[in-house]
Amino acid sequence: MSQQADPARTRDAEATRARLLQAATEEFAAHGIAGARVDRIGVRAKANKALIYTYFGNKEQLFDAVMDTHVTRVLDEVPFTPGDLPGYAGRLFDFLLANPHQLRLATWHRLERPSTGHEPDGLRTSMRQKTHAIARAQTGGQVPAAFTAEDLLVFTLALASAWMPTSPMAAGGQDVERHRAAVVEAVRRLVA
Amino acid sequence: MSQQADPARTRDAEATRARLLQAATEEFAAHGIAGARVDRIGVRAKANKALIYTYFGNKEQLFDAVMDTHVTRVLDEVPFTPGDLPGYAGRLFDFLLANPHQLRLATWHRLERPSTGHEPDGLRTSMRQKTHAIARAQTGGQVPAAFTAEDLLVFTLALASAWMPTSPMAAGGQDVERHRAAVVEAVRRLVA
DNA sequence: GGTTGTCAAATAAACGGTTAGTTGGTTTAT
DNA sequence: ATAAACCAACTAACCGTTTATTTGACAACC
Repeated sequence: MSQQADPARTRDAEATRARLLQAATEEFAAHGIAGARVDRIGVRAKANKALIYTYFGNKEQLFDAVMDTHVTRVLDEVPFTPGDLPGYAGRLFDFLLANPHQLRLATWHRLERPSTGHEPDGLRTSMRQKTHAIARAQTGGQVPAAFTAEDLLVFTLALASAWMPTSPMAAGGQDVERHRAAVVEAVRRLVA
Repeated sequence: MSQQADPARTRDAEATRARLLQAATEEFAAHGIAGARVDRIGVRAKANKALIYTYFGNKEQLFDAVMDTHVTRVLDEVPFTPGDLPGYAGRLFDFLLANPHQLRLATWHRLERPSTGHEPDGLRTSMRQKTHAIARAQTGGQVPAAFTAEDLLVFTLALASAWMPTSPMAAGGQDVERHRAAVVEAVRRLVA
């Protein structure tokens, strides 16, 4: 009984920072930058909202930190296979379905941070790399050259997210398997 | 000379309403609901902001009015041809390029008005009609049945907007013709 | 082993500016 | 004259950010 009864009440800057980041992720995914409330983030993280300013600077920088942390995960967790774009589309479909925050955050970012020039770490780089990888697969004969590498990448991303809940058509949620199969087949036809 | 000297200063409720609606369209397209400022809308429309409340009720209802007025235009101005989905995709591409507000407004709507249940007039209806039209074209043999009618509609919309400025990949703006052709070809492969 | 100094972590409270919405009166067309 | 269109000024609430202060961990020292 000497130390402390509640380990959650222990002082730990890194843990608090992480809790704030997680709470901010949910808040921003739900309401965007303009709609997010700093108070709610503090409450959700069980931390004082002033810590947001000591750890992240301000609301916008907190959003940027969220983007860097969470959106970049897509790039790492979904292996890219330039020679098998249909397979990639399927894996991306699965990932977006399992991580519904990602697509919303990315969409908020596109809408609310156009001019600032701040891109999540490595996103532009990753796009370029993927484009080049496809182009190489095309010159190697693995992938047909009916479309440019850029077109193929953009269309694959568009198709993989076409059936997501954030999309114009609200998916019922029960035809997921059928939708996934349709997405894969659609991309297959692009590289047929 | 009795009537009025300055047509701009004439009192015309309908014209004022229209100006407010136009100003609101630009403001909402740029900043969304949470980020939009009622004062700015008033200034831009050269009208007193109190008129917003007499004519539209409140900020959210003004947004709904904007959606009803502008987004529904897509449904009317872009003729739908279930037997020629590639052509429809091309026309939709042109329309979205010429009316950049539309896609942004639609995106804001999806992100910010999920629960309210308010759908722009006739959007859901139009989707259903288009789906049925495609299904009919399929049973008639005009369109292959490799995909469901819903899949075809969703993919066509996704591909037509894949290269828009709002999309993950920022289009340079100079390859528009090539991108358009690629979109049409991609949809052609879905119904090949 | 207990006391004390020190610094980071955490907090409560407020500040200053902003914003959606209102009111009460003035102008204008008919 | 009357009703509708319009406007300047106001209000009450909200919200991002800062400040002053407290709390806890840990090590140096006796």
